[in-house]
Amino acid sequence: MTEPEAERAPLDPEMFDPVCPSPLAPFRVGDKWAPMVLRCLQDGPRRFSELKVPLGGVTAKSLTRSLRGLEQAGFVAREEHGGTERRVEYSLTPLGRGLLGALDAACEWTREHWDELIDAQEAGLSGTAGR
Amino acid sequence: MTEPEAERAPLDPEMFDPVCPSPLAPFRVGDKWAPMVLRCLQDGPRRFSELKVPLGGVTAKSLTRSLRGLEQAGFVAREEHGGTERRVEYSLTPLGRGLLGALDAACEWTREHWDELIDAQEAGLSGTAGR
DNA sequence: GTGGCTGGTTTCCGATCGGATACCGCCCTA
DNA sequence: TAGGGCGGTATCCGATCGGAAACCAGCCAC
Repeated sequence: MTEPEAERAPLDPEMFDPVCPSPLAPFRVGDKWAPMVLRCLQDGPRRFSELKVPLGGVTAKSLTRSLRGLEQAGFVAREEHGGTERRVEYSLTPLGRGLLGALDAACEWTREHWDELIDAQEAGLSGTAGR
Repeated sequence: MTEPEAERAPLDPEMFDPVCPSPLAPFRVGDKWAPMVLRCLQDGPRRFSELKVPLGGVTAKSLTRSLRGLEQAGFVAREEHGGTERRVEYSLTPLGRGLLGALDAACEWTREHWDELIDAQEAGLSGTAGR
């Protein structure tokens, strides 16, 4: 099992480079932020405000919508720790962990063919410019 | 190489069941019709009007947009056979064939976990109904 | 010359997506 | 009593998505 937060490394605020071209990847899961949320949860549960850090410009609304979607699909679990302080933690379900694995395979294919993808797209952009 | 159309089996008009729940699959490629278009091209080049058949309700506009997108990304090639009759054929590029293979792997994962996906989603729908 | 097939384009329209901004209750600390 | 952090909601807005319907040129057969 994973250690209780304090023992886990905090999320790297720059784990998603703002100029990263990942929107060009042909595979998509959920909405715009969903794949990154899954990635953020791979080392254990995370709090709402913890997730906002590496996700740069995400607004609370967008992050909430993304989390609700993942929760409804059964990929993410939301747990309210009703202690004296407010504390909500999100974690991967086993199904969500499996999805992340499958997504990794898709990412791997993308990485392997990245140069071809870029070249083909540039050729396509110039070749179909007039239509 | 593939035989010249007349020798290839025509596309099954019902190859995409209208009640097929594939929109529930977590992986998406391109726009709404793109994965089905790729699938239609796996046995060789197809004509525009040939593609419309198994794609049930697709409008010419939507199919055109989808094909242009795939062409621009370098997954599909468009060839105009300027003979006496008008004839346009769409085919997979090597890159597109590779994408279809990777997509197959994602589909396989989805098929393997289909029951879990359905169960989890139903639980999620009832569990988060009030939020 | 009229109609039909092919492979589209154009216009319009409603639905959805995603961001900006403001606001909220609850709890803690100073 | 005021302010700050947490975990959100509510409202508005512009951009994009996707379908319906109309229209089009080129070529064919009747």
